[in-house]
Amino acid sequence: MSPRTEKQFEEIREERRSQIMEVALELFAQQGFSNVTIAKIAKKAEISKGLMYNYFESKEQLITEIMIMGLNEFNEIFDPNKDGELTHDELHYFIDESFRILQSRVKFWRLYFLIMFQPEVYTLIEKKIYEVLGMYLKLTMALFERKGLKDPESEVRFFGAMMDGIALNYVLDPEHFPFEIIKKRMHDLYQ
Amino acid sequence: MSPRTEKQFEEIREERRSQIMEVALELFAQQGFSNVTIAKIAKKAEISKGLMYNYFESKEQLITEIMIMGLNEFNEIFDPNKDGELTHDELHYFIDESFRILQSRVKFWRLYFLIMFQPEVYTLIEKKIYEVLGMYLKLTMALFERKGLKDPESEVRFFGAMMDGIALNYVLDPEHFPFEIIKKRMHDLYQ
Amino acid sequence: MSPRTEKQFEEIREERRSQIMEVALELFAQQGFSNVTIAKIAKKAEISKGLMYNYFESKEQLITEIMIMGLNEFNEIFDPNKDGELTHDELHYFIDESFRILQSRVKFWRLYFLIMFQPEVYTLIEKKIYEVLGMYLKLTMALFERKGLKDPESEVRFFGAMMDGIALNYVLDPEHFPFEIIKKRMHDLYQ
Amino acid sequence: MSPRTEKQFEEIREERRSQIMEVALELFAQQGFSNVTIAKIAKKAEISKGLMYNYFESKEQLITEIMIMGLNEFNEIFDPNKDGELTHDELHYFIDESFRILQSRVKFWRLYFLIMFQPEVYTLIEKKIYEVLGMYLKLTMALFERKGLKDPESEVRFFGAMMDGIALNYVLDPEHFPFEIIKKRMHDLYQ
DNA sequence: AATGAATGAGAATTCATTCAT
DNA sequence: GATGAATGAATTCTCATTCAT
Repeated sequence: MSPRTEKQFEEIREERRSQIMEVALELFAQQGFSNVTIAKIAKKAEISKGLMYNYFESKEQLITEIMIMGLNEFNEIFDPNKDGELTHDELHYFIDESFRILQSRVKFWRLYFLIMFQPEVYTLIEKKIYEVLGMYLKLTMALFERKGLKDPESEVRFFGAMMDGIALNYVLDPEHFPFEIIKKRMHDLYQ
Repeated sequence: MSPRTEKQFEEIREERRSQIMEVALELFAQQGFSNVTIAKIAKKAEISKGLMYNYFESKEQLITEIMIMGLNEFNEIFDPNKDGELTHDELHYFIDESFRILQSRVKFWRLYFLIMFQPEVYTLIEKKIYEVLGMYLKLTMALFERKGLKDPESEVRFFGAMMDGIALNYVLDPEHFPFEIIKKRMHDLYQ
Repeated sequence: MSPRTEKQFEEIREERRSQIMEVALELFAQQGFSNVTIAKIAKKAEISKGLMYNYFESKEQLITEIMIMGLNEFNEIFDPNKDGELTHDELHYFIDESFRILQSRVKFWRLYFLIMFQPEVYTLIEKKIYEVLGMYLKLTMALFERKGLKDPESEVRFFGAMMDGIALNYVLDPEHFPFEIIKKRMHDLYQ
Repeated sequence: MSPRTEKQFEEIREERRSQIMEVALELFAQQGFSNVTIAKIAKKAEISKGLMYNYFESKEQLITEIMIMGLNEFNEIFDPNKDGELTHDELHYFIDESFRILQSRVKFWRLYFLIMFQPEVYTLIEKKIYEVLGMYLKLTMALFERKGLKDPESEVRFFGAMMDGIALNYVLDPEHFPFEIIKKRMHDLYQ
């Protein structure tokens, strides 16, 4: 029989990678990073332990990839036309979409926040995070300046702090968090 | 020489416990809970591994005590007369004191936050945190109700989220955080 | 196009086998037998892992073949007419040719020696080596007896030991080894 | 009860280290470096696997220590008064003692040679070996010069090559090697 | 109270080999 | 012939905790 084509191999690989990441994500969310062993992931994904290493160099690399995937989701909604300028409407779009993203996969984002603060993991994506946050701050400050706010730098810090705090509180206790109301509060603050 | 009194022994014991906790806090924050071995802590605290277990039943109990110690500092400034009612002045006192506490030992609180979000650790103190936060929410909501705010529950969640976000952003980058301005912002919001 | 003849296939096959053996030799020598994986060999030989097993039954068989190939080169120059008797001239021919063989591919022989002394490898070809060496000893001893040497058995051992030591020292540091002088020394000892 | 004194701990450690090295040596000799697992060593030494790592950082470090121990044995008999000059008598003392050392623990030296040529191991002690050999060559050449030999450099290379070859042949097949006779041969060559 | 040797269960990782395609 | 995904047993190494002294 003829061997599989390169494309077929590629498809198998992509398929398996997603499958592993999905399973790993769920386990990490339920049990915490260091309580999840490769063996557990492999078992749940119904593959052998060895195969894990065909797709991810290590447990750390696996979590790193998951983390970066998450960062990218926010990148897509900030300054969505990527013209390097944040408009008033884009700010409100960002607020809306941020809330939507969080809400769509609370469990994921809960894990995401929890993991992000683990030194081992944080170190791995620190650089990427600084890059992204720096860009957010810069563009948002430019907007606040154009809006004529008195102290745009402090204002942007305050905005960032609030968004962080809200995200954190929401994902840690989504049942009781008055999501819609607080979203409106945020919109109102920057009308 | 007269033998040490029981009280002196007790003091030495307490001294050692604090010393161990301090060392452990720093290591946990730098390297992550599960990457810090008992051996590392013992070495840095200049005692033997075995002796560690004379002071703390287990690694888990050690981290739990550290985390609870931190929680207690905030407990002391919330409703300081412990009469089960939060007044307007007590709210502003809490805001002030919270900021003061953070500022007084930024390094400690940065470590504290970094540790708290490690899933293994968070799990251990989750219950205690819910208890404490629940109490904060309840008393603050009662105040907001008395003040006649429209949606006191949401308002209190928003307040909590902001305080968290601010604390987080401050300790992670104290140099650039517009501390005083944002403190004033918070006071103003609840005049 | 006419299909390839069986002979052509055979040639291609042999070609590939040599190529794999060459690559494997270098890797084994550089990194040690057990640190070289089939995957590494396959990658360097630019074929797939699976195909390796089409040419060699196992990793062990691969190394065994390489080692035997080397042994055979010396077999060809010892008692070249294969009449089971070593003459005076044939001894000197062997000395000359041994030196020539070593010199012609110093790099190969350095690798060869390095590999041969790896216990895992040595074990595999131990038997074969005994066979070959036994034959060398026997024929050389017969010559020394005919020459009337006093203690031919010891003499032949001494001869073998010197040849080994020289080969080893030469291939490990060919730049500084006084090749010609020592070759002459050997000839002179057995005039 | 009072804890063990530092000296007691030191004794336990030394005792155990020797015990492990001895057992490891024997196993390595019988089965070859990479066929001996930590588990095997631990079992034979009647300790737990974990304890191995209390005494040796890794399997590699264990073998390295054994190797260096061996090198040191030869260092002690070469230029024994360590005055930086090799006399005629010291050369013959070295020949005698080298043979005695090899003979005293053939099994050890067999292993020693076999292991020394493993790239992983060789790398670890390469530097040390160069140092030692360089010193041997230098002092021996000085002696040959004083003796008035024509080409002392080649002569010393020849001497080294013979010693190597003899050692190798002897340890690989001690039963059949005409030890005494060849020792005498060596002495005679340098009268 | 104090020490650090000792345990043992379990973790991540490796790799020769097989096999469906 | 040819590919590389898949397996699983084996291996090294880690570490919280116990314990004799």
